[in-house]
Amino acid sequence: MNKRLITSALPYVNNIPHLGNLIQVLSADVFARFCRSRGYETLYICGTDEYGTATETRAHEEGITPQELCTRYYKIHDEIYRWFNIAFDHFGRTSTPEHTEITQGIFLKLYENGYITAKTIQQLYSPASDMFLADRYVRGTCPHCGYEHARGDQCEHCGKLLDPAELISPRSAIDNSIPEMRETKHLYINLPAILPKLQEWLKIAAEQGNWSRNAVQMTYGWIRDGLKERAITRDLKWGIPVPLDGYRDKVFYVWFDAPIGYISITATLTEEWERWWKNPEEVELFQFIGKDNIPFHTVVFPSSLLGTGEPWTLLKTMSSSEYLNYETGQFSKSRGVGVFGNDAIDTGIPPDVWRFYIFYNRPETSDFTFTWRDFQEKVNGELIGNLSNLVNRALTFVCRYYDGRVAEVESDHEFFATVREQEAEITAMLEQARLRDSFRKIFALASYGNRVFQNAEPWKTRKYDPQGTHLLLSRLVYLIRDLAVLVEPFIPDTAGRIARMLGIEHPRWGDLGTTGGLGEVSKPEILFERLEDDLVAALQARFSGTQTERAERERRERETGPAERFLERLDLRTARITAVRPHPKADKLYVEEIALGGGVTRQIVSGLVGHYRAEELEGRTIILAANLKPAKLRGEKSEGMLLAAEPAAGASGAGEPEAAEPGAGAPGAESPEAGAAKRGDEVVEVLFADDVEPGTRVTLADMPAPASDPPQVSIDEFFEIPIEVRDHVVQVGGRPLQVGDRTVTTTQVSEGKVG
RNA sequence: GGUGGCGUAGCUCAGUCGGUAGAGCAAACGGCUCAUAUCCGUUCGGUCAGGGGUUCGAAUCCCUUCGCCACUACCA
Repeated sequence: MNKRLITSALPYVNNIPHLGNLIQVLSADVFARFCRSRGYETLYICGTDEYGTATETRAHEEGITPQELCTRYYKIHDEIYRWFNIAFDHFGRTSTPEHTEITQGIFLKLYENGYITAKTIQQLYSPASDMFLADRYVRGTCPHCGYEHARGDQCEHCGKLLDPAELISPRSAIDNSIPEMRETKHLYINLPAILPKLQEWLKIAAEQGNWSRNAVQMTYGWIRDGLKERAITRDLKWGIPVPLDGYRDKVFYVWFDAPIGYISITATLTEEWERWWKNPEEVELFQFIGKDNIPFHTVVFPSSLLGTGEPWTLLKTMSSSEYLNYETGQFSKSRGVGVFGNDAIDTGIPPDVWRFYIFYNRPETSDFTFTWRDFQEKVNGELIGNLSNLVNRALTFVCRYYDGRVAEVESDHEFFATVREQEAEITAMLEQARLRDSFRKIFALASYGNRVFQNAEPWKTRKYDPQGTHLLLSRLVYLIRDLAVLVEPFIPDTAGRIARMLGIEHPRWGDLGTTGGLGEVSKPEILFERLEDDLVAALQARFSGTQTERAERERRERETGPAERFLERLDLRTARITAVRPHPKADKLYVEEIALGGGVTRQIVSGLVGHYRAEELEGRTIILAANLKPAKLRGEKSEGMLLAAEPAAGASGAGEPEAAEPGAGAPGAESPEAGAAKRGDEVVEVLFADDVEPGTRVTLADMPAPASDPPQVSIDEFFEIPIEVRDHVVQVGGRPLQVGDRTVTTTQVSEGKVG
C-alpha cells in the first residue's frame, strides 16, 4: 500500500461554493500535500458534477446550452480553488467522453449481473421534441388565476399547486408543442440484491477506515431502515445516454453517474487510470466529504462498484466533516447568508489566513460556528501572536546579533527530544486524517518555541554568553524549519516564505527533527497583517445583509404581540365540508371538498382518519386556515388546513371523555358546536362552527377587524403564531377567537393547542 | 410523527475502553522588552441541560423529560 488516491466530493457545478463547501476540498488538499511530503505516490482528484435537471433548466432559462453553462461555472470553481491554492492533480468535470464510457461500462456490468430492474410509470410526453417532460417543463394557463405561463408543478403567479394535466392549453416549455400523457419505463438499481456484498465490505472498511461515529451510524441506519431499489434513469437530454435498447432516449440520473466522476476524471488525466481504480492491492482510497453525502459514499457508490463483480479500489478512509455555520445560522446559498469563495477573495485577506482559520476550527466531530470576531481572535492570537511571532523574533535576533548565521547544534539536545516527540504525534494524527487536532498541535509546538525563547531570555544572555545564546537561537531556527514542513500542507504559501527566509527549498517531511543543512538566514519579513477592529467590523457589516434583516424582523415581532400578528398574517375562515373521501394513497388522510361561500370551493387534505368517520364530517362547518400556501400531500393537493385542537401534554381532555362537560365554564359555550374523537390516547378535536355562514372571517375579541386579506403564509409561519386552548376557549395572545358573534370553544380539549 | 445528532467554563470547542472534568479565547493579576501592543506565568471560572437507573465508580452505558439542529414523512 504505497499509493494514495484522494478525492473530495464533486461540487455541483451550478453553485458558487461558500466556506462550508470549501472545507472538503481544502481538507483533501491538506491530506494530499501531507502524503506527497511524506513520499507516498499520491493522486488528488476532484471536479465539477455537471449533469442533471438543475443545469438543464437553468441553461434553458438563460438560452444557452447546458455545456456552455457548465463551462462558465466550471471556470468560476476552478478560479476559486486556484486562489485557495488547492493542489489538485486534476480538477476535471463530468461532461466528458471518458465519463460516458466508464459510466456506461459500469451500468452494463450491473445489467449483465442482474442488478438492474425496470418499472413503468406515467409521465407527460412531447411528440414534437420526442421526449418526456418533467412537470416543471410543462407550461400553460393556470385554471385558478388565469396566469398564462404557469408551470406544471405549481403556478408561480397564484402559488397554487397544479397537476400538469390541469393546465389549460398545456405547452411544452422546451418546444412549445402540446404534450400528451404516456407511459414510460425506468431502470432501477437493485440495492437490496447487492446488500450481502456491501455488508461484507462494510464490516472491514468501517473499522479499518477510521470512519466517524456519525458516518457509521448513518450508514447502518440506512441499511437497517431497508434499502430500496433506486431509479437510475431520467427522461432528460443533459446526461449520459443509457446504452440499452428501449432506453436509448434516456439518461442516467445524476446521483448514479456523479461518484463515477472520481474515476472518469482520473481517466481524463491518465490512460493508466486503472492502475489507481482497479488496484485494491496497492492503492488506498481516501475520500473527503460532507456529512450530507455519507450514504452515497458508503452505500450507493460502493454498491454500484461491487455489483459489477470487478476488482475496484473501494473506499478505505473516509473523512466526513460536519457543518460550518455562519454567525447566527447556517450558510445558505438561497438566502445569500455567509461568505462565498468570491467574497473571500474580495476581502483582500490572503488565502493562507482563510486556510488557517478553516483548519484550526475544522468541524470534525461537531458543527462549528464561524464568527468574524472569532476569526479575528484566532488569526491575531495564534497565527500571528504565536507562529509568526516565533519566526519573527528568532530570525530577527539571529540576523541582528549573529549576522544571520546558524550555528551547528547538538542533535541530541533535550530540546530536540521534545520536538521530535511532538512531531511524531503530529505525524500519527495526520496519518489518520485528524487535521484539526494535528494543526492545533503544530501551534502548540510553536508555543513551546516561544516558551523556550522567553525562559532563556536571550536578550540578556547574549551580553555575557554570546555562544550559548547563539546555540539556543539556532536550535529555534531548526524548530522553525520543522514548523515550515509541518505547516506546509495547511498553509503552503507561508511555508514557502519561511523556507525562503531560511535559505532552503522544499523541505520535506523527512527533514523533521534533523539538524544540519541550514547556513544563513535572511532578515525576516512580516508574514501576516493583523486584522484590525475596524476592518473586521466592516466585513461583518458587509457580509451580514440577510442577518440584519432577520434581526430587524425579530425585533419587530417582539414589539407586536401574537394577537396583532395573528390578525396581520392569518386568514381564518369558516368553510362547509361538502364531500369527504379517503385519500387514495394514504390511510391516515381524508381528502375533503369544502365550500367557502360565494360559490368558491377548494380541496383540502386532513389527517383525521381514525379520529373522525367521514359521515361525522360531511355537511359540517369547520374553521379553515385559508391563506396557507398550497401543498401536495401524497399527491393530493391541499389548499388550506382545517383547525383542530389537541390537548397539551399532561393536560386532561384525553382519558376521561365523560368528565368533559360541553363548554364547561366557557362563555358562549352553546354556540359553535364542537365534537371530538379519540384514537388510543390521542385526542384530536376539530373546531366546528356549524351555525355560522361559510366564508366568515375569524376575528379576535376586543380587537379591530383586520383591514385587508393577508398574503399566503407557509405552514411554518402559520405555526409561529400560537393558537391555544385555555379552559375550553380558543385564543391567541389571551384574546378569544370569535366568528360571527360567537366565541370559538372546545368540548373535549380543555387545555391545549390548535394546529 | 419517524430517524440521526447535539446540549460540557462568559464564548468557541475537546474529552479515547466508565476511573478525581480539559484547551484556547475572554476576565483579573504579575513578569519580560527580542518580537506585528507581540511573549511568559498565576488566578478566576462547571450540579457536564433536568430527573431516574446500572456500577465500587457515569460527561461517558440504559430509561425519561426539556431545548436545539439536520434529514425525512401518510403533520397541515
